[in-house]
Amino acid sequence: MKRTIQFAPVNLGRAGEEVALQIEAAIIERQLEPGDRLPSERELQVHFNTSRGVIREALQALKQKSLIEIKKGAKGGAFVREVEVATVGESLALFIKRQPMSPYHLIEFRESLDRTITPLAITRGSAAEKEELLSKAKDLERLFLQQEPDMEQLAELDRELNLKFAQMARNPIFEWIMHALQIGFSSSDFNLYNRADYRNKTAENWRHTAQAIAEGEPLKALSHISYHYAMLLQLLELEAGDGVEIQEWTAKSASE
Amino acid sequence: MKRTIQFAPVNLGRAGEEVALQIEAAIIERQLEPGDRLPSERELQVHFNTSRGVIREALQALKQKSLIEIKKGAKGGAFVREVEVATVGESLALFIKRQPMSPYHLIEFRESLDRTITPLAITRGSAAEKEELLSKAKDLERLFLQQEPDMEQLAELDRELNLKFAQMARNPIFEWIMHALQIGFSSSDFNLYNRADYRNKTAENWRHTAQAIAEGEPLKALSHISYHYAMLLQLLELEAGDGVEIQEWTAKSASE
DNA sequence: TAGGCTCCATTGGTCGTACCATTATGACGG
DNA sequence: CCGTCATAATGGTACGACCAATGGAGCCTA
Repeated sequence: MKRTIQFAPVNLGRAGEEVALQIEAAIIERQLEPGDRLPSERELQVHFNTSRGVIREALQALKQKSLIEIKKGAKGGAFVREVEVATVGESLALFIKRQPMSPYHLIEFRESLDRTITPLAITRGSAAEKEELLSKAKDLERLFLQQEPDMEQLAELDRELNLKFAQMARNPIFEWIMHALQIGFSSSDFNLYNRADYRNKTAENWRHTAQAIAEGEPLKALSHISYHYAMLLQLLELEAGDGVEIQEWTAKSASE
Repeated sequence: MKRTIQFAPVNLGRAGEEVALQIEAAIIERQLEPGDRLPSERELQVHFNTSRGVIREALQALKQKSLIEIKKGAKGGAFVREVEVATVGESLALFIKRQPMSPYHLIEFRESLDRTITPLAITRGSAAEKEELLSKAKDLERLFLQQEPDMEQLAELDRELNLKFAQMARNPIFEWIMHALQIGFSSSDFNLYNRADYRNKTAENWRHTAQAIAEGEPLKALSHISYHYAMLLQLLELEAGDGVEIQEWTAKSASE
């Protein structure tokens, strides 16, 4: 005959999952607050009446979710992490990395995001923030104009600029998406910044956009954004085709 | 011939991370394709010259990221998963669960997303898709009008409707975001569908929107979308305040 | 006393082994 | 031909041991 019916098989598959879920629940329900330290693995092992391996797997899973942070040594252990927008964006990045996504898709989405954020940033961003945005844009331009720009520092500044922009919309979702896109973009392989002409135009355009935002001119800002992404698209077409120079975009450029 | 993948032994700290990274890289670079089976834990243990616990932690991490799937028993093991939009949305859900996010933020983002997708869907969606969208909207309306709507089936239909809508934009990023939002919404607690008046108006509005999309009338569609979210916002205000009925929105409603 | 040094307890990280639970497969027998 | 059972492969769990890093207590020296 078949097996006898098992009542309440508490082994819901894997014990590690169960442990992880319990701790995760405790964190989400604020029974454990950011900064709190969980018991050591050896204590948890006794508490959950299980082996240390199971505890370790559970903790690693939580660490993967950026829910905890693990330190070695005396007074080490698992500490509940602060919620940060920066720590939650990996899944999109992974998605972009695995799915051979066309740069056009990325650019299209990025532009739509920028266009959505712009009016919000103008309406909700403080004067100080607008000033900071403009200041960063000028920094970026200055950095771009150098003979040998530090690509590392440059990417960082570009990242900050975009993130600041998203923050000004006063909606954490935009911030989250923007961060995830940053990762996606940088992990993507088209390093257009290597082209000096693109660099210069981008920096100049950023300044114009920040200026328009500071002045509270949404249409101007949107115009610059359109210009930027149109240029980006054209550049991609060129890379796919021959190596012709950038066309005379300045003629069609948004009025300053 | 059989593909052989060379994994380098690991000497650095965090051996588990290292192993996970190597396998992840192999997956992303398509050296391992969906459906492929990784060597058993005991084999990997030898290949990486490490202990089985380390291998297990690495595999659990990859499983967490939905990169692999693990089966027990003979011919079990770790299998590379298919990339699905559906499997990547957990981080947003977690984000929303931890950060007590205002429904307003969700709604605002959701509306901006809808408004962005609309013209794309009209331009790129096939006639068949538009027909399907309208058909689903009518199904939804029919379901809503029943005395005792099956909330389960209803939520599912609403989900399909939104997802179809996002698909018509022909950009996987929109699809992904939409899916993530679905999770976020459903994990959020405001079950507005319990209000019969809201249900009816929502269903009617969906039909109007789908109709406008099918007719290729972006402005009409956007108008209906505006109406929908304005109503949603008003409902939230009411819930926060007293229990007054919905105002006369129909007067300001978009022309049909 | 101040500054540094050493030792040591704590704790995560790794390793190895043994055993259990589940599952596919093939051998066996009716 | 079909069901049943043994078997091997494989993940899941447990236990025990040791290593490596870390921070602090206590000691030593100038």
